[in-house]
Amino acid sequence: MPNPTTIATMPPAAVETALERLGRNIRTARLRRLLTQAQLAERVGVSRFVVAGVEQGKPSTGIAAYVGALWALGLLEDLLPVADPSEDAQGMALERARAPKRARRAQTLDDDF
Amino acid sequence: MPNPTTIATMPPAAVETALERLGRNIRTARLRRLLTQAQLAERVGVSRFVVAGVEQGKPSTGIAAYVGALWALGLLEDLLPVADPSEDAQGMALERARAPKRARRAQTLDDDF
DNA sequence: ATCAGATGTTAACTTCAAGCAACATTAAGT
DNA sequence: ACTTAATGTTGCTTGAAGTTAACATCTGAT
Repeated sequence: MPNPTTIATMPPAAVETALERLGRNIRTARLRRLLTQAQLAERVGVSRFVVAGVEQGKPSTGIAAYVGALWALGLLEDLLPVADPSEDAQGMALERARAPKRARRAQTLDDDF
Repeated sequence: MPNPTTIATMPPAAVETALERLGRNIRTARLRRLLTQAQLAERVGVSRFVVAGVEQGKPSTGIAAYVGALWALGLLEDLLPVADPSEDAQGMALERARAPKRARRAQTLDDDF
């Protein structure tokens, strides 16, 4: 990332933890399948170092490596419910009043989440 | 990704679809919260172009941007069940016989998934 | 204890992701 | 219709991600 002011270098703690957890989960799934990092890397189409980064939850690694790993492990379906609009209770509540197709009145809103 | 032989440039169709879906979901969540791409970008700590890329499901974008967006939208918890070992039925079944801490006998295994 | 393979580490190099700026386009609000 | 703001697009620049290779270390099996 060109500019050193990025989330990838200093992510919020919550993001960092979530990534580490995801990486550990992927590692566990790989080991259970008796795959080496190199073998998983080959199936994903990256070098083994990228897989190592994924398992460490490296924030700057492209999402394709993560999703590719899930795909190679047969866990891609786990991604479908993420941010699923029909499960976003908070968002649905907000939409009940107005139905914007494009964000508007941007500066005068204060969603406190 | 330096070497043009990457999953980010030519991802499997399933990966591509999953990413596009994830991006659309994030976009929907943002619009429901009446946030502009620029505003979400500011909260995440990236430029608005990165957020645009996330909403398009750009494979080469760092995962931190995706997870950061989920975080800024209050949807980070959706990531916890992904590849959760306790939900990995396939992996648990495999583990029932052997419990390897490190991948072994790598070349003589043929998990067909 | 020894051996073999998996994983971690480092270094040099190449390529693209992300930042930024300017302009075009689209859509909401009045 | 007009105005204003949000989003899409393009080109440039720069820094970091990813690749390869060689070596170190750790782990599990015999």
